[in-house]
Amino acid sequence: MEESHKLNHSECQNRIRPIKDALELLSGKWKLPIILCLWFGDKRFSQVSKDVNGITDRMLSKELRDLEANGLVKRVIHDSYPVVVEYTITEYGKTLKPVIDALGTWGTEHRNRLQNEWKNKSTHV
Amino acid sequence: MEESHKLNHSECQNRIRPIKDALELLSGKWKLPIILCLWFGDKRFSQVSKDVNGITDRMLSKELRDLEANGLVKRVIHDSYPVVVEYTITEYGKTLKPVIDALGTWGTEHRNRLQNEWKNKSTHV
DNA sequence: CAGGATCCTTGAGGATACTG
DNA sequence: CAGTATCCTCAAGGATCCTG
Repeated sequence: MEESHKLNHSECQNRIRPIKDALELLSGKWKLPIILCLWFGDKRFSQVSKDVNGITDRMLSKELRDLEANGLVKRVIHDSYPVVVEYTITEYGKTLKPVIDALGTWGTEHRNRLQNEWKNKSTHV
Repeated sequence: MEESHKLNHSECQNRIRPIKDALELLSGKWKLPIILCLWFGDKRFSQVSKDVNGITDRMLSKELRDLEANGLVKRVIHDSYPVVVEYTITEYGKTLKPVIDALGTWGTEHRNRLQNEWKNKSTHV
């Protein structure tokens, strides 16, 4: 019994560690939405700002720098005139696809579930 | 061009919304680690506290209540003597499997990537 | 053992204004 | 347009003590 507890415990640790690692990088309201938004094509600051609804310039600026520092997003300066700055998702950023897909699917189902809940509630009243 | 931007914009919104929904529920340092830890079997408060490393009693208590309120985790009171309280993951909680798997896999690869980075760095010195 | 109560710190995030 | 600077708020989270 002691043994099985210990095994369970270390197995837990091993599985939880990578989750914590990922969370450390991706947690917060904006990182994943920003990345997902860039999935639909390279975008300029103002366009990302529109597409990721509700984010402030300050947060967007900060999060983009963060994501760039972690190699998930790249800042590209086109030396045209006028100068155009675009953000693009990196190959490494694209490895997040399974995460985003899974989260998106679950989020959709969760939303449906909530809607059914208050639908039933109002029916039962 | 205007049209394609608009299409892209609304498509973005549609994909981002569920992600935000999911994040609202799951974000923070502890929710997913706790859920994952319960995957390995029903556990008592103190055991979760040990398995999810670094969490304080206060946070664990709060997060468990949160998760229970959202139907992801269930609190089970065995009326034995002495009374035993156990936490168990619900069927709904189990629907998070793809999310946890994806995040775990990515986290593992991310950690490997970081290790290779400083390995190369020290080699090149 | 299983937490609740209380107090405190810190950082995420928001609002507004400003600049090259 | 693409941000930075400043100031502010609030909630996440931590530390400590206490109880049935």
